[in-house]
Formats: sequence, C-alpha cells, structure tokens
Amino acid sequence: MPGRDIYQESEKFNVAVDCIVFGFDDDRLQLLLIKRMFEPCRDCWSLMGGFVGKNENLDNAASRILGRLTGLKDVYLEQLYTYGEPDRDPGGRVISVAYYALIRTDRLDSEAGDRYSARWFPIDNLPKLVFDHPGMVDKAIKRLRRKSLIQPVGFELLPEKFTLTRLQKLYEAIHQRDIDKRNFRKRILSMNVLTRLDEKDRISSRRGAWLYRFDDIKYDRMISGGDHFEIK
Amino acid sequence: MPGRDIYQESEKFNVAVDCIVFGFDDDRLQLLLIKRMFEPCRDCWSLMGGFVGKNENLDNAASRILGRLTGLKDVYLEQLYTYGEPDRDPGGRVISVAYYALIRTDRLDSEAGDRYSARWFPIDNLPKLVFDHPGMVDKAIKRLRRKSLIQPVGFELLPEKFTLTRLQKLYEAIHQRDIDKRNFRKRILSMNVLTRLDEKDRISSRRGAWLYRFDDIKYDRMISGGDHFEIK
DNA sequence: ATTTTTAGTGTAATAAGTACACCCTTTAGT
DNA sequence: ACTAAAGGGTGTACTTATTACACTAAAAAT
Repeated sequence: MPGRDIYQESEKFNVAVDCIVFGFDDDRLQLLLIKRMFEPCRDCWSLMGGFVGKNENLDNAASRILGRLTGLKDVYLEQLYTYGEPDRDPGGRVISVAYYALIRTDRLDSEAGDRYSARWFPIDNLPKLVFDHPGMVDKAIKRLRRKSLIQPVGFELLPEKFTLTRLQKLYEAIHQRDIDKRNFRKRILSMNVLTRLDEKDRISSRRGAWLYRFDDIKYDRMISGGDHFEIK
Repeated sequence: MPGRDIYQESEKFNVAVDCIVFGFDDDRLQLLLIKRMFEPCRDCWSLMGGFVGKNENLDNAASRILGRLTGLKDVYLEQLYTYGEPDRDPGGRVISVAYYALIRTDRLDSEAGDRYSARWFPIDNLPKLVFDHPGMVDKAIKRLRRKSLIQPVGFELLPEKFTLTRLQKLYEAIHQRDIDKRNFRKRILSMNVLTRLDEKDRISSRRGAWLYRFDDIKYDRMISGGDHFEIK
C-alpha cells in the first residue's frame, strides 16, 4: 500500500543523516570533514550529511551519503544518536540522525572527497564546526572509546594486514593514553582472534615486524564459546 | 527567524517518539504497555508513543508523552535508538525515536494509565507487540543491562528508601541471574554512594532490615575523585 | 522455649592486572 | 668488519580484584 498515510494531519519534518567519519593515520585518530558549499554557513567546516530519501531506511541513507563522500561501500557504520532541537539548523527544522563510520584511510577515493573539499583533521585539533556538530563528534568519540574496549571495531580502521605495534598505536590514539607493550600483546594474543601471516612489514623497522590479520572465524568461535572480546 | 525553511523541496516525514517504560515490582522487571485504541492494529499491545510537535525537541516530546501515560514528570529518560524502516508502520511512513524510561511504580498515577488501558507485564512474559516494538524492547533491555553495571541508574526503579536485599533483587531481575549476597553488599557498600538511614523496613522480615538511600553528593564526590560506579 | 524467617557478616583461594628491563634482528655508517 | 641505531619481541614477580562459601543475629509467632 505505497503512499498510504493516515497521519497526514501531523507535523512533518526534514530528516537528515550526518556522518562522523573516523580514520587512523599518522598514528592519530582523524576525522573527515567537509567544507559546506551552500548556505547556511557556506565555507564552514561540517560533518558530511544529507536528507533521507522517501523510501530509504536510515542505515541506507547513511551509507549512501558516506559513499558519496568516500567512494566506499561496506563500511563500518553505526547509528549514534538523533538530534532534534528545533533551532539546531538555522536553515529550517531538521531532525538529524547521526552515524559514525570507521574507514581505512588507505582505501579512500580522494577524488570523491575533493568534490566536497574534504579534509582529514586529527581529533585533538579540529576546526570550529557548524550547528550542533561538535556535540555529535564528542559523543562519537566517547562511543568509539567505549566500544573499542569490548568489540573488535578497531580493526575497521587498519589495513587488512597490520603489525601489533600499529594496532597498539591505534588503541593509544583512540584512548589517548600510553599502553604497556607487553601487557597489550599478551592480552590481544591471548584472545586468539588474530592470525599471524608468513609475512613481515619492513617499512617501519629494519628488523621487520610480523603482520597479522583479524580473523572472523576465530572471533566467532570465541564468542560462541561464551568468551568476549575485551581490552583493558 | 521562525518558520524559515530553505529545505522545502526535501522529503518530509512524520516523526514519533516511542517510550519503553520500565518498572520494578514483585521482584521482577516490568514493562508498561498500552492497548492501541486506533487503527492500525487497534486493540494490540504497544509501546506508548506519539508524534513530535512542531517546536518541540525530542527529549521534551518523550517526556510529554510519558507524562500523559504516567502522570509523572522528572522521570529518568534516555534516548535509545531511531527506527526508520519505510514500512515499519502500516499506517504511513513514520520515523520513530525510541526512548526508555525508568519509573518508580509506587509513584505511578494509575488513572492516567487507565485512559490508555495500560498494564504492566514482566519482561519475561510480554504479549505480542505491534510493528517493530519487540526490537525496541529488546534493545532497551540490553541497554539497561549494560548501563546498570556502570551507572547508578537502577535506583530510579526503587522507592527513595530501600533495603540492600531489595536492591539486590533489582539487579537480579535486570540481569536475570543470581548474585552472591555477601559479594554484592561488599561491592555496593565499598563504593560509598549509599547513606544508611536510622530506619528499618519491617515489612519483609521480622528482624527488620536497614533502609538506605542513594546519595548524589557521595556519588559526585566519588566521580570527581576519579573513581567510577561499577557492579560486576 | 522453640521455631521460623530474613538480615547481616569474614576469610581463604584463585584469577586478573600491573609494572618493569633486557635481548634480538637488521641495516646504515664508518 | 665493527659499531651504532631503531624498532621488535618476550617473562616474571607483585599487587589487586574476584570468587566461592556457611554461619550467627534478631525479632516475632506459636
């Protein structure tokens, strides 16, 4: 029964999606921001956003909008929070569903980003952002911090093959604190969710460091065994 | 600039709020549900919901709708998740922002509830619910479980004065598992967020059990001391 | 005085977390 | 060919937290 609407008398709203896009580069957690090309606040830094389509669900809207910016699909995307202050957008009443995304910066299609004058900013050095976007970013960082301790989401920010040092640097960047190397390795390896490859990375050291990848099968096995992922 | 809207061409949506209302009674976690009085799905069990008003923010909408059902204000209310499948409501496209509430069943205005044929159901014995409400309930329970371990939200479900046994029963109801009495007391008392009153409860035992209340000041002191609330 | 019912407490064993320092491997420079 | 430099990789002792577990206390009802 498409088009049916018995709620016609009720107030209707623009509904948008905004994306907080995290990346990891230069040993720092980074955010992909765009320069607004239209009023209000043309030329201000902003999260990437867009309106939800008529027959589109929210996840799809977020992933479409993210795809427009990054050229990527099948990206880790999670709904964060919905913002609905009546005056949050000076252009009109817009209810915005915020999502955060974790992307591998090496896979980014930078041409797509160029169309929006997109740029990466380290999270501890963000520019001024429009509207209520600072609050969204803040909440996203907190969510990512909490989540990364109990779910293996961090791997979404690394290339498929990575060294343990790099993984540690990622956790240090997310949590903004130093982690003891031995304890970290002990912990992560004891969970048995990584597979060591027969391959070394020789870029960042003379000696070379073993490359690992996250192993879904091992992870699923761990979970069905009643254990859970946890980094302290 | 009220009424301004530069986004007129974009699609507009009905936006609703649905409330998952938790209570604690009979040593069980309960949910307050209403019987729908209108189509679609008249007479089905449902969460309490309603549309967001033109100049109303989402939190206020949730609290207004919750007030209509319970007669209460200043209730613990937290945004849960936003549901936007195009066909989630057969009456038309409605994007729904779900909130969950924790209320003290003893404070409930049951007359208000009567107008909606509201009834409490223990969470392990819920009736069939309309639309995507089962998923909302599920998510709310999981959120409450997680949250109750790391934030002192459980107290919102108890009367101001309570015994340690009752507090323990509450945690057992939320987590659906038995908890060791000695360990639980040791834990909760060691955090020093309760104040023991000079008063005993003699309803549930001959000997009488000390009454406690949650103490915001002690809690704030603990938090600013860098500690955090945690139940295992 | 005995029974019943819930309240309230301590300790020992185990597991988890933390702190900490040295050797390994390779390559670049002399 | 020796040495220095730069990350890579590992083990252990100590401390803290978690778990498991069983009895006594107080009051009221009979």
